[in-house]
Amino acid sequence: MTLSEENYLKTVYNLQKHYKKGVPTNAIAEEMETKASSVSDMIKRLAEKELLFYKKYQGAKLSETGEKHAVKVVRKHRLWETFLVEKLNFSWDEVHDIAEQLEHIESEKLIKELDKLLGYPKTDPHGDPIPDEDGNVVKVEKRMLAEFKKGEQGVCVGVNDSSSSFLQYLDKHQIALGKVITVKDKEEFDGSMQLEVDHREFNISNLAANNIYLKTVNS
Amino acid sequence: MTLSEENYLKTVYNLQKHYKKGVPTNAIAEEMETKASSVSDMIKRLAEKELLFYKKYQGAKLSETGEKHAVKVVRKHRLWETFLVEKLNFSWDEVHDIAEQLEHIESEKLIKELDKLLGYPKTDPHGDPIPDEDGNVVKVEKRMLAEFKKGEQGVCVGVNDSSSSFLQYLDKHQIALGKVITVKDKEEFDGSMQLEVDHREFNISNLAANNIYLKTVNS
DNA sequence: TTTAATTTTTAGACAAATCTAAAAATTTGT
DNA sequence: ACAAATTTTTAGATTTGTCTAAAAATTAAA
Repeated sequence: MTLSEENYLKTVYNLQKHYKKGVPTNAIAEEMETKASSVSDMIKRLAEKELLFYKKYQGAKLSETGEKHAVKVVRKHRLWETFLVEKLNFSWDEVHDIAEQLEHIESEKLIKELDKLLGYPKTDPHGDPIPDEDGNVVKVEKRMLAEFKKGEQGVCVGVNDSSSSFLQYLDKHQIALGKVITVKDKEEFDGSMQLEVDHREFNISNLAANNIYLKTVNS
Repeated sequence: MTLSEENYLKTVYNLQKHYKKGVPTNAIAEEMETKASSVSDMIKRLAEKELLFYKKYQGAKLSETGEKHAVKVVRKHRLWETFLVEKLNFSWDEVHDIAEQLEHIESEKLIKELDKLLGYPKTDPHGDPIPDEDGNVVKVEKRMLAEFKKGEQGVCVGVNDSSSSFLQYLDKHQIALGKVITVKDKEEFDGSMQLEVDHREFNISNLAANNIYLKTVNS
C-alpha cells in the first residue's frame, strides 16, 4: 500500500458518511486538493485491488478490506494527534499536518505501545473517537450547536472543522472540549447565537455553530 | 527535498568518514541495496541542486548545505530511536527500521519537543552521538574491541553494526552499553577473543570484536 | 424534451525514481 | 605498459502519480 493510496482510502472513508451512494469524484478531488482526472485514475486502480467498489460515473464506496485499512490509518492519525497534545505540548490547532505524516508509519508494535503510553484514550484532541485495535469506532451521541434552542445547555464534545483558523477562533472564545455552553439567545433570520461560556457572553455565526458538537446536559 | 534524496544524503554522510576522497558509487549502491546506475543518476541530480560535489568517476562528497541537511536527518533518526527504547519499550535491535521511517517527518517543533521529553539525550540506544540543534556532533573517544590486548578492560560505548542479528547476538552474551568487558585472552592467528562480562566468560570472533566500541577504563 | 451546464472519464504528456544492458573509463596484474 | 578486471556512466524502458485538454455521460433548466 503506497502513501498515496492510503490517503485516498482515508479521504473516501471520511467523506462517505455524507453520501448514501458512492462518493463523487469531484468531492474527493476537492478534499484532496487535486484534479478530478487524477482521482478518476486512482479510484480505478484501487477498485482493481478490490479496496473499493466503483462503477463509472457512480462514485466510490469502500470495500470491507478498504474500510479496514482506512480505519487503521484513522486510528493512527488520532493516536498521534493525542500524543502530540498530551506528551509534546502541542495545541489542538497545530497537530493535524504532523499527524497527516505520522499516520503512514508502519509498525504494529509502535501503535500498540503508543496507545499504552497514552493510557488507551477514547477520543483525540478534537473529540473524534479513536478506533480500537479491531477497528471498532464508538459512536458518540452529539448534536450540532446550531440545532440548539434558546436556553438549552450542553458540553462541548467535538468539532467538525479541524482547521487551525477555526480552532484558534474557538480558543479566543475559550471554547474547548468539556466546556459548558449555554445558548442565551438565538437570532432567527441568520441563525447566529449569543452564548455563555465561563460566565462570559459573546456572539457566534451560524457557520461557526455548525462546526461545534455538544452533548446535551441534564441541568 | 524528497524522501529518496534525503536517504541518499544520509547514506553519503554515513559513508564519507570511511573515504578520504569522494564516496564511490558502488559503496552507496551497496549500502542502499540499489543499482549503481540508479545511484549515478541520483548523485548527478543532487549535484545539480548543489547538495554535493561530484565529478564523473570521482564519487560524491557532501557540500555544506548537503551535510547540514544530512545531519538533521541523522539527529531525527537517533532521537526517534531513543524515544522508541525509552518511552515505548522497544529493545535496541528493533528500532532501526521504524526510525528509518520516522526520520523523514517534517516539523521543527516536533523534534524540539521530542528532545525535551527525552531529557536532551547525548547518545542513541546504540551509543551513537545525537547531533544538537545546530548540527554539532560530539566525537566520543572510543576504540574497537578488536584492538584491545590481553588483560585490557573497557566499557562498551557503542556498536558499529546495528543489524538486529548482531544486536541480538550481543544480548545473548549480555553485552550492552555501559557493560564492563575484560579481555581474558586473545588468539593471535584469527583475532578471536576470550571475554569476561558480568563474571561470565565466553569467546567471540574477530568479526564481532570489530563491531564493538569500548572506552578504556582506568582500572 | 431538447439544450445547456456540470461532472466524469479518457488520451496523452511529464517528472521522479528505478531497472537492465551496453558502453566508457579507471584500476589492477603481469 | 598493456590486457584484463572492475567500476561507473549512459541509453532506453518501466512504474507511479500527477497534470491539461478534450470527449463522453449525466443532470438541470427552459
